[in-house]
Amino acid sequence: MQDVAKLANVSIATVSFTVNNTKPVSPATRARVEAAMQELGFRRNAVGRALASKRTHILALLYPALQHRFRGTVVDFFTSAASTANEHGYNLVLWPAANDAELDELTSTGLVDGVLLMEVQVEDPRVEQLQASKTPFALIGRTADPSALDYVDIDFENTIAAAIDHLAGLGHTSIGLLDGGLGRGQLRGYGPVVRARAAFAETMAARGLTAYSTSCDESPGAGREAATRLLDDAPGMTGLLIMNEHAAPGLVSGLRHRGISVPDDLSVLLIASSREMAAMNDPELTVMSAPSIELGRRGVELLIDHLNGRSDHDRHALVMCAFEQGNSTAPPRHPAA
Amino acid sequence: MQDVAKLANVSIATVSFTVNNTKPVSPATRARVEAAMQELGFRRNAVGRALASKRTHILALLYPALQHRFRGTVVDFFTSAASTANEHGYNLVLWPAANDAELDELTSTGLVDGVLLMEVQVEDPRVEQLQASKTPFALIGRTADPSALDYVDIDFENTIAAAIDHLAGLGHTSIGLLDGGLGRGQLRGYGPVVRARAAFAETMAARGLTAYSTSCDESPGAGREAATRLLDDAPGMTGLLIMNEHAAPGLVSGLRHRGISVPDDLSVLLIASSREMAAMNDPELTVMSAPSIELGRRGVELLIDHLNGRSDHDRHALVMCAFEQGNSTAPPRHPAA
DNA sequence: CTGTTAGCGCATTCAA
DNA sequence: TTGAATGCGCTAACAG
Repeated sequence: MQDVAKLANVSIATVSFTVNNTKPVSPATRARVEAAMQELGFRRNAVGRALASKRTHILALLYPALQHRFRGTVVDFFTSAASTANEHGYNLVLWPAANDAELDELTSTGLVDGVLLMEVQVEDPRVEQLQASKTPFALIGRTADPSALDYVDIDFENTIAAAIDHLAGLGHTSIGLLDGGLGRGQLRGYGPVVRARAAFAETMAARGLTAYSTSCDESPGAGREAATRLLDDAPGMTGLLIMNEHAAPGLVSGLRHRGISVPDDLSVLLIASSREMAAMNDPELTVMSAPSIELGRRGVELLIDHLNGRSDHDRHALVMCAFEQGNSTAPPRHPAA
Repeated sequence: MQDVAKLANVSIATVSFTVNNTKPVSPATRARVEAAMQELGFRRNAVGRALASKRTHILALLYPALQHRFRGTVVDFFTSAASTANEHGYNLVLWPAANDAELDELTSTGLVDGVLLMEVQVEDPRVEQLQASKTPFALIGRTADPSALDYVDIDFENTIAAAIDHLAGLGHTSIGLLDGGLGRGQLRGYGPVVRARAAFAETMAARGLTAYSTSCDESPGAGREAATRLLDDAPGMTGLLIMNEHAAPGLVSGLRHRGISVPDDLSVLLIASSREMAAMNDPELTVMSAPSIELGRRGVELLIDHLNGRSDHDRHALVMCAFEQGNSTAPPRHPAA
């Protein structure tokens, strides 16, 4: 910066002013400074700026380490959040936190301006820690009562309702929900499952439909077992929502091995997954695809707005999954009278 | 830090020494300093340290934006690299670079100490840019001639050979390879495909086996089409290597729809994927699973060693995929005489 | 073994 | 509209 200033015959302060548009600079000197910067290939040093301005322009994507491995659909979060951050002049650092110490380091070393919290549980201790630390943060997901927090999340309520309506519209009256379970240990109370179950029960009751609900681990093997269990426990069921993209292929092939045809004998609708994952099944599943990319983007933007003191935006965003027709949903073989 | 120094009755420098173990400190004063740090909950500011030491302890994971979306197996890279970095006191920032400007910013703003380069092509312009910029970097993957570079990669040569030997050992003599294609545009010359093809051709020739090679896009739909094509073009083939985890489910179900049974009529071996992806198929595929986690870890460690001037380690690491038996490989129905 | 001191590269206040 | 000077929090000589 010294060099630029010298070459442009201005002070180092003026260079700073023109770079940051922080004070009026006459067109003439601005031109000289910019020319000098060009010539020297100048890029202002990020660390110096961070120290002086107390803003690193680094955001952390905080996710729980040691827990379930990330599903196919989740990568999109990572990359979309990173890209959005870049577009706004920020950087995104991956922050795997397995324990309090790592969370402590996150908030107290001054490395990051803000935090994006993923895989939020209904009761999430990390939220309180972040609040106590005064670190600005936004959630991708929601706690039980998130009204005072900034968050973006899938609109499970409306997504589930739309899913049910799709099947009900085809004539199904007995519909099941297979989810990935509430988890154990630290992952207990995983928000999406909690909300999906509640929405399912409520909507089914409101529509006067027969509901069946169960869960299995997030693996094809568990899905295969679930197929058997479902056929035994809910014989009259003709429609099934699956919110467990990893179990889906096992479920579908398990059904096939039991002589059950999808969609002729059972309509299957995958929830909160992606078209790609749906296409890995045979038949290709109809899917409500998760807005991963949009959530990543909006989460970052929400956080950045917060950092800039712009809280005029809505602090809460719920985004529905998008319906994508596949070959796994059809009217039931014996429509209800 | 001032506060800590005051509380411990030492100079600020002494605090720095004990924190960094950079100079001998007497046990007594060390104890006092540590006590003071405890009491004040002191964590040294990352930005101050970075500015003074010219080391940010931030690494960038550089990946091509705008290109193919990341496959299931790739997330493990991200998280494993991030975790490893953390263990060594580093942070990992996601760096999606779609153009030269973003690469320029990476190398010239002083934000990162080193770069991990993913999705390397055989001829990769980014490598030259990084070299020109004097930024330390390591590759996950390899260019055509990587001898002068630090890299970790899958050992495609031995993996392919092991895969062929598995099938040959079962009695197969006519074996195909289905890969994801060399790609177009910027992704042209994607290393894994180039190397796998070469290794396949070479090993098949060395074993005196009949080889057939083709490719299709990375999608289940393309896999379904490929099934038909394969049956028409290579009717005598009894074994197939698939290095295209996204097409595999379509391939397998396509075969089923054509009345071809796996493994009875055709043995299928998935390459450089994961057990999880293999399990999404029916039958569950035998797989050579990619060492994604290890590659992420070793890539980071290689880079950090480099940063610390420890180049005594091997600068090159090739890791084989691990064989995991599934239900998709068996002796051919009509073993060769 | 410990203290003093000079920057690291930049943003920003205060004068001019 | 511009310049001079101060300091962000810490590391690393250099002295002692």
